[in-house]
Amino acid sequence: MGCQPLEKAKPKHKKGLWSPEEDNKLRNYILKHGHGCWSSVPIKAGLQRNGKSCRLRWINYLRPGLKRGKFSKQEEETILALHHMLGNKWSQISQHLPGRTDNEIKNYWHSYLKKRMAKSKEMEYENQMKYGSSSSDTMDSSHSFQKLATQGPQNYGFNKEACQSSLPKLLFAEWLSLDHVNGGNTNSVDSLGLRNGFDQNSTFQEASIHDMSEVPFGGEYHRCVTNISASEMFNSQLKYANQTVENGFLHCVTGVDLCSNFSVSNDAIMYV
DNA sequence: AAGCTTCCCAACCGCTCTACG
DNA sequence: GCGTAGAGCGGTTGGGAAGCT
Repeated sequence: MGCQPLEKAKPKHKKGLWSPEEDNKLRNYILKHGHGCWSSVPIKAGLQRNGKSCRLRWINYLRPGLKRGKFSKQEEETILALHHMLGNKWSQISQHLPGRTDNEIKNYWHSYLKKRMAKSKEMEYENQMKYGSSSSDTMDSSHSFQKLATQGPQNYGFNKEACQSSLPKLLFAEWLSLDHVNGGNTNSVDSLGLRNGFDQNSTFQEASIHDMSEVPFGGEYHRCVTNISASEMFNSQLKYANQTVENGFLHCVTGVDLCSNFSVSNDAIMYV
């Protein structure tokens, strides 16, 4: 906040799809100056959009490090698991899927996973009708997630809070792909003003990206987080629930050796 | 090939939360 | 404490692409 509107007169805001020129204007402006106050971005960048629209466009489409294309099996399972834990908290779910936006996950859920869930429930219902039993032996994975959720997360050391805090908000190892913006210039970080933490209004997360981009294992951690299956997530949380909190940091121990050297706080990842 | 339906995704809308004066 | 403005989030919609008849 503390952001003064540049002018009172309300210009007519353009709506609808963004043109490549608009994208360029917005991208160039933000890469150069940072977004700062979103409401002033369109004015300063010479766009006839509102700040909200610019923010959305940047977050969902222009931001470096975004993954495009199909969701992997692991991502799918992660979404299913987290959705059971968190419900429709798309932004929280997206924090655990680096490079994916809440909007993308939400769309994916509505177009695919929702149906999949419905189908599996239907099959389960049919099985129940067939065998007149609700034996847990016949439970599919989605049902076991449900069980996990209904039994109470505290039993598993994987509650919502832990879920939110045990992983960094969003990890852009792919931030390095800024190269595609800067023509492979390895000094791109500096050219973006990241040396000073991107911009003074940037979030910690954005600042931490810089740190991570300098460490070669940033990508390894990313893989560690995204490539474990949902069941591994649960198991690991179970296995190491007793040793998670230490000095305010959570040790990222997922059972994957790669991760054992990391320590994770709310927003930061550290090598220990 | 044309018309229709379904699906997917980008973007908008409205609400809540938070910071500031 | 209250009002205001900006940021962020989740739900919804509209348009284009893909698939089907």
